[in-house]
Amino acid sequence: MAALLPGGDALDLARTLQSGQTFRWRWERGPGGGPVAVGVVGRDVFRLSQDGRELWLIAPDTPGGRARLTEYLGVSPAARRIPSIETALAADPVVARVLARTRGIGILAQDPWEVLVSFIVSANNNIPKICTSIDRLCRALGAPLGEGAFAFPTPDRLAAARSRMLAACLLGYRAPYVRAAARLIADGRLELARLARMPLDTARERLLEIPGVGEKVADCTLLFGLRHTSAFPVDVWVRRAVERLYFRGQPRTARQIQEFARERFGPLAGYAQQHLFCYARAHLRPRADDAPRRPPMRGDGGGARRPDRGELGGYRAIVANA
DNA sequence: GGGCAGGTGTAAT
DNA sequence: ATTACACCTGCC
Repeated sequence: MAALLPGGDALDLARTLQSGQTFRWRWERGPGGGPVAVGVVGRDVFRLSQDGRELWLIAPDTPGGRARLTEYLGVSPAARRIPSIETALAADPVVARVLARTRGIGILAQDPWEVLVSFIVSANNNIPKICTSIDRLCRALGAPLGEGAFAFPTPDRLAAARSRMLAACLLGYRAPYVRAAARLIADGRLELARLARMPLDTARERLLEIPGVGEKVADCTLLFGLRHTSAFPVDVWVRRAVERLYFRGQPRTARQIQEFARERFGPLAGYAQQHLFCYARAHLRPRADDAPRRPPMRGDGGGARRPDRGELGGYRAIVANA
């Protein structure tokens, strides 16, 4: 039997798991032929499905499993409901239109250690390879959980891993970063759990001291692992979305984008980021005249700058809200 | 095959 | 403070 998860109807499982915050979920065919999401959270191997809106926990269907999954998905009664978040975000006309394509994305309550490592690995990398690397790390250094599943490696295990092994996990030049981070945690020089209770900017400073952690990785760790919902990671997709949807395609620095997000979305900035990110990935293809910011080449003929009415119909952002 | 991929560290303005 | 460049490695 499977358990119906109360409150799961507002969550879009596929969108949430594919929204770039986690790299450890896979899709399988269930007995009935429908898609089943399989993922490891802590020491649980969860199997979930969502037909229409109803969200089902297939396994492990135990009281403890239900409680842990509910917490992880952010659909516990204590959590702020997704509908109220989306209603608040829709006060912004741009996000209101984005939401039509992204509704139901939640922010998972992941283990900050796993998030930290995952996003160190994500730097200058592509998603299929990130998933492969994380999977190999778990197989090589994580506790076996049965069904061919493995827990995420502890800081101790990762801190003691041989370079040869990390290379076999395809970490490349990031291997020393990952191991240095592991040692910080293993030695007790850094306690991630404490960062969740610190002010955003203070916690961010701490994370930036970790090798391999820049602003983007720090913000992802804050948002996806440490419950800092006002964090606003700026990657290439979010940059593209903000520049095109709010600034008529004009370049902005990461700092400007973050300042904008903080002003406009406050404690919901992290959720806004998720929606903008997913919208950009699905609907805002790269264009010759954005991000790369290479100097124009000779003979470029003055480069056709498009007028850019805005992908969403020409809404002009009011930068500072009234 | 060469460039790119959810950036970061480092050196040089 | 800002800018340029290299970087493991699999994939398109």
